[in-house]
Amino acid sequence: MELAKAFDPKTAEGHYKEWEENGFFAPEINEDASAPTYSIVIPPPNVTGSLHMGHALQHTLMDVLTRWKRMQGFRTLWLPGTDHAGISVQRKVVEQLRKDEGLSPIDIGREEFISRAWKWKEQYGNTITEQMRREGASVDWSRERFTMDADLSLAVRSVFVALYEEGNIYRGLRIVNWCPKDKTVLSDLEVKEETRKDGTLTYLKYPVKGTDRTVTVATTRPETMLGDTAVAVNPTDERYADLIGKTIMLPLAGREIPIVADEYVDKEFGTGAVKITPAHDPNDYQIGERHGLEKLLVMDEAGKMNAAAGPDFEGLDRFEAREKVVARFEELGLLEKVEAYEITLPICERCKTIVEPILSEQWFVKMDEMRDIALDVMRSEGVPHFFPQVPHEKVYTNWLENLKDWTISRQLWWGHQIPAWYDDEGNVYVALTEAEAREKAGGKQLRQDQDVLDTWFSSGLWAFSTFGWTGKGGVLNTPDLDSFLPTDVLVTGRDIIFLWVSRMVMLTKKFTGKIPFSDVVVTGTVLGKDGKPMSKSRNNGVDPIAMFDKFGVDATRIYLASIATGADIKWNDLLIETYRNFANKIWNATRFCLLNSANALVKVFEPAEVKALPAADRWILSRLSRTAAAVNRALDTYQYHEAVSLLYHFFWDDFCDWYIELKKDEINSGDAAASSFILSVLEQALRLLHPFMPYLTEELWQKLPGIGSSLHHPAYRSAKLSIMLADFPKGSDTFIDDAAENEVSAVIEVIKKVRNIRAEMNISPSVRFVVHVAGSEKLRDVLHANEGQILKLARAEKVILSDSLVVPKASARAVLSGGGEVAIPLEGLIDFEKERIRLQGQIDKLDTELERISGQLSNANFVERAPAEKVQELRDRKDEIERQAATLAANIEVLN
RNA sequence: GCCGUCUUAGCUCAGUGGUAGAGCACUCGCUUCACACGCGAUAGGUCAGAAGUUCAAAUCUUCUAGACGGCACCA
Repeated sequence: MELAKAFDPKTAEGHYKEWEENGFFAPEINEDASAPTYSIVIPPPNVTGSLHMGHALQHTLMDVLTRWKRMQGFRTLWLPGTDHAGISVQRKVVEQLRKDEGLSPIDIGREEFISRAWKWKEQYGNTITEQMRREGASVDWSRERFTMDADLSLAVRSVFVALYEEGNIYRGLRIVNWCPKDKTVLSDLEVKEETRKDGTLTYLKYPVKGTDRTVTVATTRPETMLGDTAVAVNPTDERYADLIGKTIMLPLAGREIPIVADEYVDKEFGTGAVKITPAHDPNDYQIGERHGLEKLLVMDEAGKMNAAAGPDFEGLDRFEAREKVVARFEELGLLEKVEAYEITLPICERCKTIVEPILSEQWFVKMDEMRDIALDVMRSEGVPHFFPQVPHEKVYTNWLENLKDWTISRQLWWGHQIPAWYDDEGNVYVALTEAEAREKAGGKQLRQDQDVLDTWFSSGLWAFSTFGWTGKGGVLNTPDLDSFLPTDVLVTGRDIIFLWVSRMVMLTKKFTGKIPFSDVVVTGTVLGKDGKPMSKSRNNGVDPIAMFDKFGVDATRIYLASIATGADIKWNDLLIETYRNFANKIWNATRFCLLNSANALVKVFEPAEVKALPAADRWILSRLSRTAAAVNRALDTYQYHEAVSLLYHFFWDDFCDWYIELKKDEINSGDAAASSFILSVLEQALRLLHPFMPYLTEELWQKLPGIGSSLHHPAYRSAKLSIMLADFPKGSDTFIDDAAENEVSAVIEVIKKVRNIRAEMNISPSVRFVVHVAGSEKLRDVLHANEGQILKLARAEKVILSDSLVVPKASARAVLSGGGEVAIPLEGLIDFEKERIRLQGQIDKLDTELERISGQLSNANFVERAPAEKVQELRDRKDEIERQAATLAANIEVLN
């Protein structure tokens, strides 16, 4: 069989369809009933989304783990699905409605709007799941879930009802983060900050009633003065002591408001007097509560001033109102000054609108018990165990310790409508269904709460609702729940540790008694070339699909795994090229192995047979075994980059650069035994590479002669042939062979020394020369056994072995590390001056090292206190350096 | 303000007490019959700076500078 000259990723990527159709991704493919399970639930991507680099990275890491464990014979499940993404979908549908029909959601009504949203989801919501197929994600599509599936919705209502009934969910009037554009409340975590240097601090003078004095207050939001219901000063502030208890005639509003004393006020900041707007500021709200102040709301849900702001301002946008308030104060002579002020504004994470703190009645989850659950799990079980542990564990626990209640209602239509109903008197009935609620209400006419729940509320149940749990009165246990919860690991980004990870821990533990997962792998952020997070506004994004097209899925995947250290990483196309080249290298190495393989077959290595093989064969098998063991160890601790590096260097350096080259003549001569052996090594290497490069390895593996289900893990013996189901090499000690490794190292060293001389002496590769090697009998035996390889790889004419060198003066020389010398007679080719410089350069290098080592060894403290082993190591090294340097010096003498 | 991370070769990054590493880029050489997405050979770092602990520090401690992240505050 002959392969094309270069690897074509497109062809290989066709394997996905076979895998999916053959059911390889489902845990049921595993026939071993007693096999241990391994499960991962995907962080459900937003249905409105399309694949970005962060997904590609995380999916790669999850797929590597899933494929690795599947090959190890675990009953493996990676469960896929998507998240209904309340605000995002709502916005898309609103926009579509406006553009296509010129209608607003109100025009068509809630029911119709939701039906449009479902249609939107059906039509566009599968973008990302299709892209995941391209990625090669081995997820079990038969278990795909959506956060608004019927049973997942039932789970949401069950949890809501249960938490309400035990008092962990309550409804209350609080200052919340309000987005006037989305017209909904946001949780603290959905609000980001933006620092503006062009902010202002406006100083307003408030007349004190019954005097001709004014009190100056400073504010960044002058329009809120229309809702002021007090001015506060510090009780110990002498400047204002006589004003406490007096009142202010509030300009523009014409209301009379009190001057109160409160410890909260910082005497040093601003003027020391603070305007108090309890309905529009969280701190003012607290002060208002303490002093029994009125809470006057002066804005509506769109951020426009309402009737309470007075006829002059009603209907104005908050920013227009701001200008107008300042202008009026100026007209009245009550504007003291406006100064430039650097201000930090709260911003809606999604739409970047400035968030308005506003008094509003919302639903909250009480966090006391939830926090304790999460902290207990961390303290008693160390769960979740973060990778990397530093700094995530500390940040996570710090955050939990300072947790505030979670606002869960959202003023949207798309999502899980809150299962709470009201009667005409405003009594609330919380139940799973309207029928149950009505029953509780004694048959009264009820109206359901119009709000929906925060999307993260349903995502918080993802680890167990996806396995069929629907709650008390429904399904509390399923075979999947038994088998797959707790899941083994969660792979996710740093940005949703609080938003999602913490809530899954709390809710899963509370409702199932189990932890959702033991390990959490936190990936770094893939940054753009400019070192900033990828974003549309910065236009520094890189589309993973474009990378798949340009370099192939396999190259992109293994590249992403190679950078998965947990640290942020700057994107660089050139580095994927490394792995595109690697893929091609693997392709061509396989191509070579197959070229003359007429009678060869892949086989399993028998220790007894291996013992009788030449050193080179035992060496590559030893290297393979070490690599396999190290790859398993690396993956055990999520050291993906380490695993990639091990595989890359094994394949390229050991297998291609040395093993293939050492065996080339034998293989090319059609030696079936040699061919079988190299194919068998290659076959195992492909298996090791499979989790990282699934398509390429499948494509090549299928072409190897002699592969059969015997290579499958026993749990998959009757399945259709696929490398996906092959046994992942463990790397047993049986084939570790130090003697073979030493022998081959000696051969390699000689070849490298000769090549170095050729290159440094500018001798053309076409020139063949005699190579003399002097050394121990053992060394000579080893070199003799590999004479053909040395001739070929060093491009030598002849190798002459002896116990001491007898060569002409006109020779280039080198020393070997284990004792021994190399010399190449170069009559007419050698430039003595150049050779002297070359040798002297080597001596200089040795001298630098010798100096350092001698210094250490002459330090009595070191010799006394360092471990004897270390001291001996250095002494040996010193002897070796001295021997080499002496030999080189003698070589220079010869030239003179 | 509090907590934390990072600073290593031209670039992008590995490396948690014992001889500084990789890929790419650079330099030199090669149509060597798997691969020029290749082969061979070099060159290139006082590991941000300072002090300390230690026989020994890129690695541990403290400080400084710069970059960044989270949280809090923000009249």
